[in-house]
Amino acid sequence: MSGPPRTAQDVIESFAIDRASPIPLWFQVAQHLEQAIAAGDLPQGTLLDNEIALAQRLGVSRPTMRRAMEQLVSGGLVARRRGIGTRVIQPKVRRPLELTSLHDDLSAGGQQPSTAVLRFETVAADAEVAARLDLDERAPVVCIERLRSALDRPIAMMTNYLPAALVTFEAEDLTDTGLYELLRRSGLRLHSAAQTLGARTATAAEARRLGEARGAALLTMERVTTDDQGSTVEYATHLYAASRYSFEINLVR
Amino acid sequence: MSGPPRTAQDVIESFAIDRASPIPLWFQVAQHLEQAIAAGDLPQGTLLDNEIALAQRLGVSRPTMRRAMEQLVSGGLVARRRGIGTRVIQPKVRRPLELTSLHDDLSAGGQQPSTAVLRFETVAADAEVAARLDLDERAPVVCIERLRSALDRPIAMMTNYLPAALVTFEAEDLTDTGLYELLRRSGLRLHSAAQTLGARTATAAEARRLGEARGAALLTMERVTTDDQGSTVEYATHLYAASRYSFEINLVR
DNA sequence: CAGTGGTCTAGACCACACC
DNA sequence: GTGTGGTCTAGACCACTGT
Repeated sequence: MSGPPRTAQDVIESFAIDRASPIPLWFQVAQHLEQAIAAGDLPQGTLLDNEIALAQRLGVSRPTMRRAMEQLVSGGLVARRRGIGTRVIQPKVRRPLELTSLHDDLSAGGQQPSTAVLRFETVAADAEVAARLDLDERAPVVCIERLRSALDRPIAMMTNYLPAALVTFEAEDLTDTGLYELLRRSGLRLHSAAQTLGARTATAAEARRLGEARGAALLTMERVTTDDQGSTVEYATHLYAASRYSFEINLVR
Repeated sequence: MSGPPRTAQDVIESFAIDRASPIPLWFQVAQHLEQAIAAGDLPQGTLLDNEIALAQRLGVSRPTMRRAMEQLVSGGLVARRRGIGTRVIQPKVRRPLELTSLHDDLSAGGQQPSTAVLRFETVAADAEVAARLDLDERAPVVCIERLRSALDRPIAMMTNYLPAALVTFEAEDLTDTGLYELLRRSGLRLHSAAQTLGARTATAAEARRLGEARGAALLTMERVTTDDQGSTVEYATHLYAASRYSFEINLVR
């Protein structure tokens, strides 16, 4: 049922660009190109036309076309070389991952995560939490403790502190939805997260809770997350059963 | 000894832009701004002039000024809001970190790393290595095993596989210089690294080598690194003594 | 040499925030 | 309203690559 082979020119000319849309033109162009590469319409190794020709073909200016290309380069989908041209490279199954949370990770992996909220209350920040969140001591913060399970086995103990003003949701929302997703829904735009990943052996109590043997290896994670306005949004300390969870991280540049 | 307080305008007008330099103008502008923020000449909370005024003041066009600003935004140094302006935010000591290696990490931390090269030889890729490096089986690869110490105590066992064609250095070079640095010197531009971080307890042999107790927690890291042309450059499996090393990672966006 | 991406310019119009 | 950043255009020159 596959149609006749299409040239790269044909594929690109078929892109539908909507100038009335609030989505920037360069982003629409980039999206179409990413999709065409992912779908195999622009196979690995394809040498694209030069910027000017592509821009004309799509009816946009060269800077707009360039902006779209820069997006693809930073995503590792094409390689550009001066004097040579732009070539499609391996559409590797690199996970795009950047700022995600465990819930997102597990959902994407089809692991059907479930979450038990063990604690959800507003408290006064102690010295440590205040320092991490860049707040005054005794400022109101919400402390959240959750036990995350996958396939009905516990996999992580998670403690999070957030400035009370940011918590526009309730404990029940956390059973179905990840914390990051809830923050995004309230209009927060996350910018960066500084994480420290380490390991240690489990105490008896931790092993019991996570269903691991005593002395089992645990992954530890400490994280401070910042929004695009430079405000600190979250301080988290998590504990993972290392036998059943590992972090996948993609660093770019 | 500090001079009279300078206004943001004064600070910015003092930037020296070199139009003859091969360094792009927008990058020069961004560097000057980053430095001024780091030095406290543009303190946290400063509201900068609008783009057009700044561009005029520095003698560049508005798109060039914008490119510099975008650099600062992605670095988390300023926040921009439409209709409001551009404000300097916390010059937090976020490590810029991106693609670094353990050697760089330790050097930056003043830990005086030393490295013993245990193995450095060209072998035929087995199925696993070939798959990770995207090579044919039995293709020539260089296998490197190193023991990295800090302050004279072993801290990591590192195994790396590289396509033989990329190895333009010798075993001795690795005692003084990190692997990533050597690759960069040979003209390689690294683009992304997919890492998996996990943990497990040490075997007797591993514990002995790393100077840890039997059953101690180890951090494990597996990594595939790619250059800006989409070629796979390195496959690594590392083992860290978790009692003395943890990963610090900055995720952006 | 001709062709490519890399950089820069001088304008324009728009969406949004505050008064 | 006015002022801000966000987007887009049409052109120009340069540096690098391969012939």
